Amino acid sequence: RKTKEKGNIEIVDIESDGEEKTKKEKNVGTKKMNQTSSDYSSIDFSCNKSTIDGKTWNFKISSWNVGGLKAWLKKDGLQFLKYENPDIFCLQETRCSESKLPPETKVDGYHAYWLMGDKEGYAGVGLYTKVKPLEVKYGLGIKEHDSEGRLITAEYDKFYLVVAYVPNAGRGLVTLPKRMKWDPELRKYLKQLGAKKPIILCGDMNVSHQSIDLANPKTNTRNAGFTQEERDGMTTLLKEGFVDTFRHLYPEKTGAYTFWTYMGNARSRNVGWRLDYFIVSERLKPQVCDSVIRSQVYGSDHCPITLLLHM
Amino acid sequence: RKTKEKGNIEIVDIESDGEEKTKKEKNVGTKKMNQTSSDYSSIDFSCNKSTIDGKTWNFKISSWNVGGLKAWLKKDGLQFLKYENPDIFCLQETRCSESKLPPETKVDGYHAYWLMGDKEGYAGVGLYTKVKPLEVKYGLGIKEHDSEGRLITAEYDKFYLVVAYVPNAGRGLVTLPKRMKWDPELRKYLKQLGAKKPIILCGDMNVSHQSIDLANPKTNTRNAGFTQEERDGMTTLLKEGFVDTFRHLYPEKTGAYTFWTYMGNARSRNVGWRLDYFIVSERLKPQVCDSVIRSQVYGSDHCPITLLLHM
DNA sequence: CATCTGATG
DNA sequence: CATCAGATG
Repeated sequence: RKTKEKGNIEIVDIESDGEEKTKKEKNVGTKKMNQTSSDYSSIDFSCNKSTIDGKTWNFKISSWNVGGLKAWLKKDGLQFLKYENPDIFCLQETRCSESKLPPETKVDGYHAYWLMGDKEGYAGVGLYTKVKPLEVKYGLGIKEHDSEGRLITAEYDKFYLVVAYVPNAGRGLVTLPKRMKWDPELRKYLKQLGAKKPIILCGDMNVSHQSIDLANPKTNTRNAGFTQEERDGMTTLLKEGFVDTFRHLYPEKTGAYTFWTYMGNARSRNVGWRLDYFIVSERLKPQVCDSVIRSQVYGSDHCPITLLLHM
Repeated sequence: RKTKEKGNIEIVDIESDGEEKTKKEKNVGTKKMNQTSSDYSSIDFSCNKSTIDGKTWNFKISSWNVGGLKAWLKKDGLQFLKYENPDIFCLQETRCSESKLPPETKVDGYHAYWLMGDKEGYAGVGLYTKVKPLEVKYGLGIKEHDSEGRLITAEYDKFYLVVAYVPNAGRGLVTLPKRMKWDPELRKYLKQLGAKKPIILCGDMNVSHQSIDLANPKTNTRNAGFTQEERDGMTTLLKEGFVDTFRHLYPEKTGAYTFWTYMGNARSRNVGWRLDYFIVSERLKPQVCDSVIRSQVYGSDHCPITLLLHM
C-alpha cells in the first residue's frame, strides 16, 4: 500500500518492516530511548569451536556497520574492541571524513585505515588491524562506486581482507540500478583478487540471501534488501567459489539477524535482517572455526559479527 | 578576524558573541546540557506598579520568541501561560505550520491564531488571546515579506496588537538588504494603522537599540542586531510616535537582555542582547504600568517579556 | 527511529 | 549551541 508520493515515484511503506500495522500508533509524548549501550560483562566472547580437523582459532576478525561513527563513539562503541579483541576490525557507514575523526579513534595496538566518499555524512568504511597489512587499497577501481567510500582491501601474508559497504537499493528501490551495477563489479574484482590469494570479504552486504535470513520475507520481496535481484547477486557470488560462513555453519538457524530497523522496537522483538556477512574463498573453509553474530552488542541498528579462524 | 570563507562573503566570528576567545576550547566529550526548564515557583509574577496617575494593571500581554514551537513544547514552554496568565500571548519563530501543530497547543480559555510562511521550519508567528479580536489580519500587505510568516495584527476594541518577527540580518549581514526593506514597510504599516487606534507592537525586533541593550556593543557593530542601519531603523520608529516601554521605564538599567546565544554559556554569564520589545503608541503611555523581562524563564534562547497595562 | 548535513539563528 | 528540514537508511 502507498503512503506517500514524491514526484512520480511510488514510495511503499517499509517503515513497519513489512508487518501489517493494526493500530494507528500516535505515540504523542511517548518518545522512548532505545537501548544504546551494551552490558559486555554478561556476554560470552569465548569460543571453543574448532576447524573440521580439530584446530582451535588463533585469528579473529570482527565487522560492524556502525551507522555513523561519531554517534557510535558516544554510545561507547569502541568498548567492543576491548571485549572482543579482534585482530582485525572492519567498520561500515562511518559517515565521517578522516579530518573529522575524533581523537579517541586512535587505538593503541591497532593501525587504522579510513575511506570516505565525496558526499559528506554518507557511507564510508574503516579498518583497524593489529598486524600492518602488506598493502592497503581503496575502492573497486570503478569511478562511479569509488566516489562513495565503500570498499577497502588489505593484503596480508596469507589472504586478502575486503571490507565492503554494499549500496542500499533505497526506498522505493530508487538505487537498485546502482546496486545492479555494483554487484557484478564486486564479483569481477574478487575474481581477479582471488587468483592471487584467498579472500575474506566482510561487511554490510545489504541483502538477506534467503527467507531464513529475515523475519518478514513475504512482505519484503519488493523492498530493499530482499528483492530477487539482490538475492540473485548473492547467489551468484556464492556460486563463484565463496562461502557464507554463518549459513555454512548454521544452515537451519532461524532468528539470526544482524540488523533491526530502529522503528517499532524491531530489535527487542527480533524483527530483523541478516545483512552482514563473512564470506570467504572456498579454500579457506577448512580454516573457519566459527562465525558468530554478537546480537547482544548495542551501538547502532546493526550488531557486530565475528569470524574465528585458524590461520 | 576571519574564520570561514563562503564564496565571496566574509563570515566574521560572532560565535563568541563578540568576545575575544583566549583559549582554544576543544570541549571534546564535554557536551553539556543547557538549562531547559524553568523553576516557576521561585519566580515572582506579581506586579505592584501602576500608571503615572496611580491606576493598577488590569490587562497583561506577554511575548516570547520560542525558537521552534515543537522543541519549546517539549521543554514545557506552555507552562509559562499558567504562571503568567496573560490576556494575550504572542509567539515568534514558531517554525511550525498549522497542520503540524501538536494538539497541546490548543489551550482552554484562549483563541489561537497562527501564521507560517512558505519555507518550512522557518520564521512563523502566533497569538493566544482570551478575548476574541474584532479582526485578525495576517502579514504586512507586502508580498516579499508576507511569504515569510512574520506579522499578525489583531484588532481589539481600544487598540491594535501587532506581533512581529523582524527579519534577522544574518551571518555576514547577508540579509541586511531584506531588513532595510522591512523596516520602512513596517513603519508605513504602523502609521496607517495608528490613524485609527493606538498600537501595541511586540515581538522580536532583532535589534538592540543602544549600547546599553547588549553586553558587547563594541565588538558587535558589524554583526546582525547592532549595525548602525538596524539601530537607525528603531530610532526612526520611536521618533514617529512610539515608545520603547522597557527603556522608557528603566532608562539606566543595564544587563537587561531578552536573548542569549546558546554558544559559550552566554546565558549563565548574562552575555545577552535586548531584542524583544513592547513598543506602544505615545498615547498609550499613560496606561502602561510595567514592562518586564522574564529572564528566569527558560525554554528557548530568548526569554519572555510582559507588558502590564491599565486599559 | 536515528543518523547525518546544511540552513538558520 | 540549538532548532528544523530533508536525505538516507
